[in-house]
Amino acid sequence: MESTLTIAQTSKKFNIPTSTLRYYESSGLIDPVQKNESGHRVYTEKEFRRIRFIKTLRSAGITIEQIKIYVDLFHLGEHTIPQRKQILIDQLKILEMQAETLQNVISDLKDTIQNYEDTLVKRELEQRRKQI
Amino acid sequence: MESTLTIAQTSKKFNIPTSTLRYYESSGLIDPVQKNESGHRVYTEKEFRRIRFIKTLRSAGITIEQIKIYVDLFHLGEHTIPQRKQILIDQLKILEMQAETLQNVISDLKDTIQNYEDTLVKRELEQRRKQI
DNA sequence: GTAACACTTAAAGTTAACTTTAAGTCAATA
DNA sequence: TATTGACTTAAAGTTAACTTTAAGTGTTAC
Repeated sequence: MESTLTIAQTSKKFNIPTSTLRYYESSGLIDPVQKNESGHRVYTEKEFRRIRFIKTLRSAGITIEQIKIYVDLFHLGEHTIPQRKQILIDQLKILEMQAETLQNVISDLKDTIQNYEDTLVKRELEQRRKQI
Repeated sequence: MESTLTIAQTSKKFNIPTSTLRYYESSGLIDPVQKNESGHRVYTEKEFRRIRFIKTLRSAGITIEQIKIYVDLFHLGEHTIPQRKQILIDQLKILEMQAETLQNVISDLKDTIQNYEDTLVKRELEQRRKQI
């Protein structure tokens, strides 16, 4: 019942290049993946969970190095839960600040766009006035 | 009444290294800055506005290249306002997607932290039970 | 006059996160 | 049996955004 995938299939499933999957493994974000008789990697649910986790964190810009620190603690066992929790709390704070920054830039940008819009509308009106 | 600053003072004011200010100029994000008799750059309100603009966009991760495209259109004059507006609208869309992604990661992270918290509390309770 | 200081330029170096290349292994297929 | 396709590794290359270095100029302080 355990469904396993090749590196190519895993690559498709997550839309991550095979080279990147190998790179994540060689960087220690993904534990050494089991190989079949031909020496090819066999990806299982365990890897899928890890890849999902990495993808989530990377999508928020969390660095490979930070993810590595977390994964290393994970390997050290249950007693590292307080540290892992702290890392996530720290990252969370950073992300919340980033979200705020992003919201500010979004507001700024909306204002600037609105100014341009006003300019264009004004210009349009002047054009029409001239045509009468 | 026009207050001007040296590169070192401008660097302090915006908390951007002097090397980065020169780099922005050489990349065309900042127009060639006027030099005084000794050949030193003299920063004025015009530059401050531009630096503020760049800092805002960079803080949201907008690339130097994208900012350059915008600045180049700016130089081409008023008739590029529709294109400039479109660039900002496109960037805005990207940022809004990023903000959404970020919010999802934040939620995910909060869940994971809560799980850890639950584990820790449970552990604590077990400890107490054993002590009775 | 010479040392210190604040700048200048051009070019080389750095870092993160990949990506590409080169050379080789293995199993199935013509 | 030879070619094809899917993989393997190790190492080199790429890109963005800086940062550092090296060599030089001009003004002020001793």
